[in-house]
Amino acid sequence: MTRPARVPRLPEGLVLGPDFFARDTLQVARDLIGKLLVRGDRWGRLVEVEAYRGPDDLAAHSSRGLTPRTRVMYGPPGHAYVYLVYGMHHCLNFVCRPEGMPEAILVRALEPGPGVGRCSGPGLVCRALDVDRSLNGAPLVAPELYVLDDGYRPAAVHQAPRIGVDYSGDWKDRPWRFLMESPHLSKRLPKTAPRR
DNA sequence: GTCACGATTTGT
DNA sequence: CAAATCGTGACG
Repeated sequence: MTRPARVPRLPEGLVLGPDFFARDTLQVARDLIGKLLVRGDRWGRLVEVEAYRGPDDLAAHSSRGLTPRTRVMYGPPGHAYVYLVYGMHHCLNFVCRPEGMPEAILVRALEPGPGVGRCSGPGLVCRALDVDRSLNGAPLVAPELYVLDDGYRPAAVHQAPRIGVDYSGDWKDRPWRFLMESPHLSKRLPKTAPRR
């Protein structure tokens, strides 16, 4: 008798569509914390994301206006914006707001699902889930790449300044990094001030 | 065409 | 702290 092959069981839940991503980008970022990012038969839970609000936000790629690279950011919500940084790492974003408003959310860290490697950092997320620029502009739909609400709700969502945007003047101080407590964050939660 | 630089990661 | 490594955007 043949034993049934061990098929990877996918989590169940609701796939988040364009309506979810068309809302205010900061609200979407907050709401994304605790959701599942699914890539084929691999997944991880979103524990850290960052909001980028163009074209005013000098930390956002869209602050330079519509260019070949930022075209996807200007496109419809619920699509992937994937780019290459430092010539070697990919970064995955979710396009937010209605078409014409170039805003997006960067995926910074996941709590890895079964068999998934370390996901603490934007480049590592893409490496672990095999995300590259072939997915740039792709709609967030099953089974390729999508976000799932499995009913999990984080106890608290924290905010902190964004990482690696020191070039953006005052915009670097905006607390547009959203995260939940997790051992899988790309950077530790800002320590509470020591009592003295 | 040329050039400076980056929404990072890793090793010293 | 510094290297790796190449696409992008600015300039001309």
